[in-house]
Amino acid sequence: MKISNEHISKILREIAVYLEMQNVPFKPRAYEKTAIAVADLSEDLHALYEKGGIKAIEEIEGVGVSIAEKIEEIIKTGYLKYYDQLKKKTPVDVSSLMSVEGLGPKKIKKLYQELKITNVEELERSARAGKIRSLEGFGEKTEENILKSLEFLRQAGGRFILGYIMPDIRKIESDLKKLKEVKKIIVAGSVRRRKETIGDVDILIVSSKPAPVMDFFVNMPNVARVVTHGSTKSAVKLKNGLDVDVCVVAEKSYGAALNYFTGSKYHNIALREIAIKYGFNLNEYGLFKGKKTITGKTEEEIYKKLGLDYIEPEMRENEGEIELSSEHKLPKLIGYNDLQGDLQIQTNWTDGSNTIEEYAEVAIKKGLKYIVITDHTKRLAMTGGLDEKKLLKQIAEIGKINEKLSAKGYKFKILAGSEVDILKDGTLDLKDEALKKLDVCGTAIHSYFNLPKEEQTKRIIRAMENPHVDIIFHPTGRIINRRPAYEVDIDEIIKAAKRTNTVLEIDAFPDRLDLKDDYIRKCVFAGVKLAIDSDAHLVSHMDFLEFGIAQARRGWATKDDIINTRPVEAMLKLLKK
DNA sequence: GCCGTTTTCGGCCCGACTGTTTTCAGTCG
Repeated sequence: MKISNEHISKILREIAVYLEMQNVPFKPRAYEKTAIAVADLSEDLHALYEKGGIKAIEEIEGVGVSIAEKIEEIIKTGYLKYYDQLKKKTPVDVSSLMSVEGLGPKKIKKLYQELKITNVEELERSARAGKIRSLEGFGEKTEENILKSLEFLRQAGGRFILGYIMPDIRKIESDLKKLKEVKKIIVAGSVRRRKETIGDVDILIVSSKPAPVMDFFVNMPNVARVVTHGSTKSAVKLKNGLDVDVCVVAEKSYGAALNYFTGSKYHNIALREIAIKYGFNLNEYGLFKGKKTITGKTEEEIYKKLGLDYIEPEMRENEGEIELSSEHKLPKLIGYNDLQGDLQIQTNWTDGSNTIEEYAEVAIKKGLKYIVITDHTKRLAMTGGLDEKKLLKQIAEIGKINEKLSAKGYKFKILAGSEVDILKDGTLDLKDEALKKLDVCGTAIHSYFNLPKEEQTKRIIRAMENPHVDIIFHPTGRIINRRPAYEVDIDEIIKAAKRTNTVLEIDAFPDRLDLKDDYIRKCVFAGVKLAIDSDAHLVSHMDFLEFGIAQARRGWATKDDIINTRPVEAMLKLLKK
């Protein structure tokens, strides 16, 4: 049996919880750290082990001899004796119980010892029967909170897709901003780091009169319940299930608090460890030496005092950015206003809802200089995909609209493109003679998602080898929270992209964000060019470009790595001849 | 259990809030 990285990560995470149940010091953190590292690994552990043996496993950050041996045992046998022993002592469904808000290792242990609770169903039954309130350390309130938390888990399932929830977040931000007591406000946390999905929202406020701010916040009309209501920190759950935390700080601590609440947790831990080496102490109030304040007002100052260059929030994942920063080698990330064009747009010629002209008008308003029309092709019959004849007609239509725009004095260009379907064998569903007529030829997979990895990889590489194909759209095909990526060897894809001079797309659609961040990083390191496109099916979808840029920044991409940061002629020059 | 330009042994991030407590453990971020 082949063991996935997620499976190994889950076992390691559960071991951390079990050790914490037994009050074992420090080891839990070692296991937890490794669990995260394994989950984030872009390479398959199984493959890594086959290639490099246990030595290769030990290379992973945070993995030493002992954990490497345990990972080896899981890969070889499918089991881990150490884990089984721990599980025998407390045979409970750790992962699901840990996802219940308010429950941690100690409480889970108690619930098992006293009430023999092993899973969320039994937890719910006991809570409903009022059996939990009488346990030592528990009470009526705890029992109530457990039931509420279970209810939420049932309906929301956890994480929100950033691009879809962002309008709600910005509304709360602007409502709070209107209060006269609010001097400064910023959304920190995973929202500021622009993670593709978020678990909650952390809002930071500077105010010398926090009480009215807190009162307004917990009484907002869309609040379902108040989780905590303190003098400087409050938390609510909204009716849509989103958790929002607000923290009020003094101006002098703003930078430290912003840094603290932006995270990531592991970026912060690394910063505090650096602080300790300097004899400092870093917390959410500032950077201190004993009782003396060194700084705290801005993030820039804090990084500087730690000998670091300022690190953009999108990079703060403790993935090597701190080392680069200390060597003054951080990349200059692409900016949110750097795009000049959008290279993937579907119109009402196929499954889009707006006309070519409507897209052009909105794009001009957004300040873009060009767009590429990329309707589907004939194999996608359900979308009314274009055949060679219809495509020629569309090219002629685009020419006419360009003339109209230019007559009106606009310096804006609509380019003819396509989202040509890649067939099962890697050939395309339109003839080369038609493709030749396009300004930009994009291609994508829309079928046979379940091919074996090797075949799927070959299929895409064959498409890239077509001399007319400029871009591969959404290269891994995942849809966040709905379906996983199809199996491809991303390293081979990237190698082939470099060799064939094919551009890979960062699809900005909020539930795609395909490529994901660490694949983008691989492209950047390999020198493969990328494009950020909205994949719009409606004019309003062009607003999603922002999230594509965010994703590119999370992947450490610079302006130069993204072809559509350039004027139209320069962009076209980068494509295949 | 991991790690090292202060260390191969002796450290390991830090504070707020809640609910249970009469001074604090557990959880969270």
